[in-house]
Amino acid sequence: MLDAVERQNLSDLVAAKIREYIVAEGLKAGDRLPTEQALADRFGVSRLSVREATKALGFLGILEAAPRRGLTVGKVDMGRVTEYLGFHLALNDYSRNQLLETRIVIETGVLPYVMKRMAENASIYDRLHEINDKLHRARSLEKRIEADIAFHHALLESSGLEPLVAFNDLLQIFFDRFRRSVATGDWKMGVEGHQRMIDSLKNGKLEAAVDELRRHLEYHKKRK
Amino acid sequence: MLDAVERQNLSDLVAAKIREYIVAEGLKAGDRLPTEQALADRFGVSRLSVREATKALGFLGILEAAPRRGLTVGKVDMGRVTEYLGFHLALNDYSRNQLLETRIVIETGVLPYVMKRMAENASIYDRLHEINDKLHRARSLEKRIEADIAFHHALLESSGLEPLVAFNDLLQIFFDRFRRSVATGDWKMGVEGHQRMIDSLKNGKLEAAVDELRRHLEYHKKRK
DNA sequence: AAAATCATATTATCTGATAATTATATCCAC
DNA sequence: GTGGATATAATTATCAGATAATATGATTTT
Repeated sequence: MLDAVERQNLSDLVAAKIREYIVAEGLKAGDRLPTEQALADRFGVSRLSVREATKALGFLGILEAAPRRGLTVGKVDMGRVTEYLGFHLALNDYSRNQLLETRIVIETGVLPYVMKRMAENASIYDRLHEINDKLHRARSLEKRIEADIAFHHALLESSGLEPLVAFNDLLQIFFDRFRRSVATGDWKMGVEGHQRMIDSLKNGKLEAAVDELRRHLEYHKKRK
Repeated sequence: MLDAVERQNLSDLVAAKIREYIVAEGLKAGDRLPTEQALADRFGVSRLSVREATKALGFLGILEAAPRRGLTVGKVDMGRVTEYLGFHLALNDYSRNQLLETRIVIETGVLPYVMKRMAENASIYDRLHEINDKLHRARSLEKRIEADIAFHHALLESSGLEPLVAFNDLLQIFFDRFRRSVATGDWKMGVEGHQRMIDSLKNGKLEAAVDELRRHLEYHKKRK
């Protein structure tokens, strides 16, 4: 089975069980789950433990609950996670290099797929270019961060590998704090790097695009 | 007390209050919070509502709880947060190819890091070899799947990129159903592929290792 | 001083109960 | 019959109180 002994508290275990249930039943957003009591009986725990789990999942937006309507599957969007991790990460250090190397693996690894799809669909280049242009015109730190995240998100999205899009969104939350310390003058460099990269992709120069992206990301490594 | 917008869940409000508390007191990882009962009194709610809130925050790793030690501010790690992505994968039932390509990106992307660390630490090769040997000797489907997962897990772990380890574990869970349909005779092929790959890594032949791993994973693509 | 034992604070979980909310069925006017 | 008001029932939301499990800090033993 999955993880019988590893988890120590019941509510985490129940949360995992609920995930299995969702997979097994192939539930999608809006679908109903059994009632709390029914889940409690099914898992052999008290309603309270189910409740703690569904509350936690509800907090993240994964489940929704209402009297009479019962539990329904929600949309997984990262709003809640961003909100709460954002404040927390501001207080805790997390290995910068690990995050960076992870981003490098994922983003450069995805470029072959982006290039291929770009060759078939010109609008992909246009979209990336447009976002980068927005980044170029941005004047406040907040706008820049927003546009930069949007650019990398769009890059991942252009690969068509959706699981990686989700994972990258998560990484970006952790990475946020490093972005904030980018010197104002250096943003220009970033924009130019983006541009050279997508141009290389457009021209079928994969190696060059990979190098460009790696250099772009490794910029964060040098800074203290 | 706040009655401004009494529209939300109590536990959500409590979660927000706790966040405020952490910020206001400037608490950092490891610092203690008041006990559940004390928080309940402070916020004027029952202990249950506090509990639901702390559970939700605990799910993300923002809070940790233990008997006698009480509630402490936690250290968020990607592994914990990646659990959350599990629900994302559960709800969007991605195609075999998407999952496969995602694995290819991650696992091949990680090989340069594995090779580097292998050159510095011989035990990495030994460990991978040992697991692959276990796979070789396995005779039941369950044992084989277990060993195969262990091999790929160890591969990721050898890269030292923790965020990717967690994510790949998740991918493997959802990939499980495809593994089950591998023909008995084909496992031998897999073992040999593994072996050639780690040998290439040992000999510093990155390209060859990448090719080998890609071919190994793409085996799942051809099958129906 | 190190190891083993004990006491105690605190979370973990259960049971049972009541309130609040909302979907569905029922009824009433026209 | 149709539209709107109303009752009914299902289900979550919240509370209270109790017991079990467990990690920490104090105490004793070696």
